[in-house]
Amino acid sequence: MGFNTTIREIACIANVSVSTVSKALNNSPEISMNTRLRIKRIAIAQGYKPNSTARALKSKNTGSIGIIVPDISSSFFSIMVQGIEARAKKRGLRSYICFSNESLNMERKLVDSFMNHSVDGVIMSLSKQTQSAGINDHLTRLNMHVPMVMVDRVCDHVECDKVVLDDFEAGRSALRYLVDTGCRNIVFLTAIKATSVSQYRMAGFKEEFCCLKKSTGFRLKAFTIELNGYDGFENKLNKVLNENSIDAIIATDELGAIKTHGHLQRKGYMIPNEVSIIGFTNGEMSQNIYPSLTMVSQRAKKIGERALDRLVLRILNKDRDLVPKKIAIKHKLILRETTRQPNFLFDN
Amino acid sequence: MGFNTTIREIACIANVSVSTVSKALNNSPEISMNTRLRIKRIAIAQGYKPNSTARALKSKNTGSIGIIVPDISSSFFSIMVQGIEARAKKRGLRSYICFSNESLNMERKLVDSFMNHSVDGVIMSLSKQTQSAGINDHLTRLNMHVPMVMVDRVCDHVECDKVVLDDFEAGRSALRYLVDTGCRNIVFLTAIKATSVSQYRMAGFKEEFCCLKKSTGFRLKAFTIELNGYDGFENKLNKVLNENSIDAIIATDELGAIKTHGHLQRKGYMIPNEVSIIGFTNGEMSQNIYPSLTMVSQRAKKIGERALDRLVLRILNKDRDLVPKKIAIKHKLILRETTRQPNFLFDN
DNA sequence: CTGTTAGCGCGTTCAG
DNA sequence: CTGAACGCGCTAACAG
Repeated sequence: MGFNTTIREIACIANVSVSTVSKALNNSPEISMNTRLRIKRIAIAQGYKPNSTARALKSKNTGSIGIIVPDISSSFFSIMVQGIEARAKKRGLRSYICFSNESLNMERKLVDSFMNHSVDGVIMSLSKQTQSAGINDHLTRLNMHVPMVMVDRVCDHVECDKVVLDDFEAGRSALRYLVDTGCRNIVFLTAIKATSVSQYRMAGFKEEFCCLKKSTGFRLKAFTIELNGYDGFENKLNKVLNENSIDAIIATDELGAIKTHGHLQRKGYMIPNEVSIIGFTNGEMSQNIYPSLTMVSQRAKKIGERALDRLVLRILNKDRDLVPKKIAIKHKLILRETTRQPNFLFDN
Repeated sequence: MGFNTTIREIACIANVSVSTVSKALNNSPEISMNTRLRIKRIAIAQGYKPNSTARALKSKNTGSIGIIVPDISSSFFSIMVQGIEARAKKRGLRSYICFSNESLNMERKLVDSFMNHSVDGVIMSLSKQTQSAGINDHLTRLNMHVPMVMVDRVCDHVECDKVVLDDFEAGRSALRYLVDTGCRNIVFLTAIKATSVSQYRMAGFKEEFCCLKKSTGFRLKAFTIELNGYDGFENKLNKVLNENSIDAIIATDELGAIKTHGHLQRKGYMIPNEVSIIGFTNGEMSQNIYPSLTMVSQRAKKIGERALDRLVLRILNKDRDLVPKKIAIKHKLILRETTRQPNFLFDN
């Protein structure tokens, strides 16, 4: 068994030229069926595997894409990445997956490493640090070098394709549902305040708050807890809970939602009767804890798939004009046990 | 700005030969400091990026590794993969990360796709289907073609490096701790019964059960619930709970542990006073739910890092003799709120 | 110190 | 139908 068998060795054995082998293996009609079969047989016998690097060099496309995400500890990114990878695989693309660990510096390095013709395209979601600093020169540069699609955490100042959740609308829906189920004093809690998604969701929340206040005439109150990470999470939450008669919490991120859930349980609040919770999350965990978590599904898989499709489109349309597009995926509100039923409305 | 600038164009502009440019950019002392600087300046001005594919073809190593895992929905694999990737990055290696989705067929395809000289090495964890079918021909083949390290879910019949948790010992510890804290009727629950890890953990559990029964003289009872997935999870669990006075449950996988936790809460069991839980898991979720989950840490990050180190060693020692080794990482029992304190012993 | 040449493994003209 | 020759972009002998 030869392991690094090349096309040349096969040619040698078959007593034909290199190019004949190449053509035969690629089913070129130029080669007679007989020799084609003969050569293939030899190739298999020798355990021949075409060298993908050589192919890439020749064909000018690597058959690989790069994926840069902050991390995959949260189920959103983990599912999204799996969605991208699965779809990419189907299209014959391999995925380099990298993590910025929410660091701008690391993100820069990764972006750099994708500019040396090693991938056909890049899908990326920005780090917290990048978003809070509002820095984008590396992104602009990358965008000039290789087709790219931004997902979820995007930056408006770079002209590339983007696939996101309709975060603004999702923020509105979440609040609306809580109000519909009788909640009046509602906390909007984010531990990722620097991110674009958090900001859009909060904007939607506020917008809807104003609308509802006017249209319903209810005595609504809104509170916000904005954090960058989980330091002092419990304290901040406690403070708001103690000083106000909170009856609902919206948490913009998965871990925040779970932490809120755990905290309320520990403090003995009745969920959802005393306090309702809606989380932004995709995970299986949230449906298995008790009481199960009502959530805004972030459609992670869908977002990943759409991003890949768009990237492929752009890769194929290499030099053509294809106007950059921002695609918004519709959120879904998945009702579970941490919220009340809409008919609660009638009691109010 | 030229984007696909090659070394040749630079040579052209600088009025030197191609090899001079190559040497200059690689800081060869053969080239005078002057021309070196001059050439570098031009390279930067032209936005030159070395073509990594060409380099790979020339140098015979791709600078990439392949990672095959069942999925990254569970925090174990997600953390492990991040551990591998981070370490690989530090060593200048890129990571192709692929998911078998627990399917043998997919795993086969992925293995195949890594045999065409596209990676310098592979780290993989087997799919459930592969393990339950006991199939390993594709693994043997891969192992002959490219350096490989198996992690967590490994197969004894393939002679390659392996990095695992000391699952057997972990199974013993979990049981011992429960007995130490007064539990007597203990369920060993696995939803991944086909995997090697589950089997080792159960073997440890049983071994320790026998030992303890003899040495302590307690009236101990052990039960096992063995599933392949989560179909009928609640029913099976309920049945065992109803028919026996269970006071502890060990769950071998993260989702199983969370599901058990949620189920007991829903049924109104007092945790840990009526029933204790120990889960095998790494996740942040488990420490944020209430009551927080006592768990055997699977040292995911550590396992990933050790696997990468070993792989690099093997890649460098290409043709030398390096005896395949099975490395077992010591588990850690992390005590939280779903188990009682050891001093409970004195009440019994 | 610099240039010429060859070749990594493959695909693709263009002749025969 | 088959083969010789060239080039992808880069590195490394070997000359000069």
